[in-house]
Amino acid sequence: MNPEQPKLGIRIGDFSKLSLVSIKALRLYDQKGLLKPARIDPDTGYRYYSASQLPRLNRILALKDLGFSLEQIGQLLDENLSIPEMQGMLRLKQAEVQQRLAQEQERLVRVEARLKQIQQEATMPDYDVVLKPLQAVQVASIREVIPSYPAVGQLYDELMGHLGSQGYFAKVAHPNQKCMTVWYDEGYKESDVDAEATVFLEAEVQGSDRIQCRTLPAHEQAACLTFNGSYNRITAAYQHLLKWIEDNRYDIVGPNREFYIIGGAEQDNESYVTEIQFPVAKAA
Amino acid sequence: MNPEQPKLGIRIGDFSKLSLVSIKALRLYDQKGLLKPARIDPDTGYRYYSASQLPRLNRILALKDLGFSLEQIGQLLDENLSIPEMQGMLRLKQAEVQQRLAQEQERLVRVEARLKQIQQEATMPDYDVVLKPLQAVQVASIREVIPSYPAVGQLYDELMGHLGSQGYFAKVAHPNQKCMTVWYDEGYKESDVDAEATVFLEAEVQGSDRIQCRTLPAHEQAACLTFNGSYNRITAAYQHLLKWIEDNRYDIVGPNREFYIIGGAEQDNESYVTEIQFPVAKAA
DNA sequence: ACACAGCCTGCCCTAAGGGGAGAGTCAAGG
DNA sequence: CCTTGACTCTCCCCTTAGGGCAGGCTGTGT
Repeated sequence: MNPEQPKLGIRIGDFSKLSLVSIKALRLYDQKGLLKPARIDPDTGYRYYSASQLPRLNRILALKDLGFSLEQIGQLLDENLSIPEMQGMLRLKQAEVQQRLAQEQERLVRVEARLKQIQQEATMPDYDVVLKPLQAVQVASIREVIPSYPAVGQLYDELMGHLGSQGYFAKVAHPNQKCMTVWYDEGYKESDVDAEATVFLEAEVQGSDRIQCRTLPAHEQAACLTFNGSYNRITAAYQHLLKWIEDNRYDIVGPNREFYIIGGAEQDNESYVTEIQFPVAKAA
Repeated sequence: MNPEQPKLGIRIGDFSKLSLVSIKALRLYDQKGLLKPARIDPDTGYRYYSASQLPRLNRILALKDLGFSLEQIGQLLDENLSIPEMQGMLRLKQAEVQQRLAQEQERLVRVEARLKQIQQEATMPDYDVVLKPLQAVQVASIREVIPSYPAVGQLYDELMGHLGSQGYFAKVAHPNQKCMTVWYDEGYKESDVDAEATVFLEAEVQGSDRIQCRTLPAHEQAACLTFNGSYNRITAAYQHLLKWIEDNRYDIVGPNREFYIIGGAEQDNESYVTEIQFPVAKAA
């Protein structure tokens, strides 16, 4: 049993081996003020540590293990820190870890859903679903039960005609009209589809008996799929999106929408780009 | 419904609003080759995107959401990537996420244990526990049932006497003898303590009938507490460490050790530094 | 013509160190 | 006493996925 002559102290390499902390880390803790060596030779700059500094270093490691940053550890080590403050930081950290835990859990579900899907289809998927928030938006709209999906085009014709007769297109210089259809039915229907054709408004305009101006509500989360191709092939995109929502255990919490990023009256124009949006919430 | 005149394309700001991806991120994806704009004006350097690039951008976002790095996404987007490769990366990612999940779970337990402890003691704890691996080490040792804990000192006397008589201290120039006691009893005992006094060997030495040379086994994980103070006060450190092990739901899987970093024969020397090590494994 | 909004590149910043260069230092052997 | 090899020092650049800003063009509306 020997007392490691304390005149010199422990050199950084030995202290590193003793504590299993890298030399680089020790130097960083010195620089950040978390653990100053017991003595620094003023001539050579050599750091000399003392064994009695090991408890403090271990406290640093323990706090790091709890997920605190070095800066936070600096505060936590400052001794004149009250118990309630300490508790507060711990509870904050607890909430943070719980949240990360939930995120990783969700991520795992998504990875597994993707694996499952690739296994079933045996091919790289054609579409990708992203979650994003939907903003509220001012629109002019007509809602009606129409005989079939493509018939929504006639609603847009009526809508545009009305806007033109109201002098709307004169007010908004560049006619950058963005359109979105809201589908109110749940599930696929062959006929009698409850649809709402909407145009984003950039200026005030008068409604009519059939045309109203209103605000499409915002949604915190929507599962969205952007589809490049003709409307004839959009059903597959719908199926994919619905399967994703199910596999990832979300619930649909509102009518879905079609946002025509590039769109028009043709049915088979492959250059069209449409975003399908389903408002969702994480299933309980 | 309008076709966003395709001659120019969509400027980066509009594309950013459309996709809810920041301009900085879009420029980064361009630079990293993940999403090159449809056209770049050679005179001005302006980036012009096309709506049909949204699906690719969404794929990038979806993969990012699964936890892939931009570099990995670059590989995953490279199209000439076989299905099995894709599956392999996904399964790797799955394992990675599962591991992080387990880590966060453990961290949560540790944070909660610390909260509980601070609540019970109503004070900043005096000791900190760290987990670390223990290396195997060559030692000379005596094991014996001794009347009480302090009596281990006599074993060390005998051990050192033997090493001296074998000419060991002449061989190892600087007498940096590190000592460690292994306690084989489970729980605290008033008397008849099964103890092994060991000295780390730095050279070959002969054993005897009472003294053997052997290897202390390595352990993957040990809960360790470094204690600065006299042996008289070490019991509190033991209690703390054992409580930590219980609260953090570990099992003790081997005899505990005392490593005398700074130590000696005195009982009440406050400058001693001792590390208590309990080999542990995560409880099932 | 002018103003203002939008876009460009380039530089510095993040957390916790890792890697390496170039120079100085320590202890032991010859 | 000198040398050698192992240690140590500081300084600089690197990592992720962008954020923030400066200075200088560019596009559009009035």
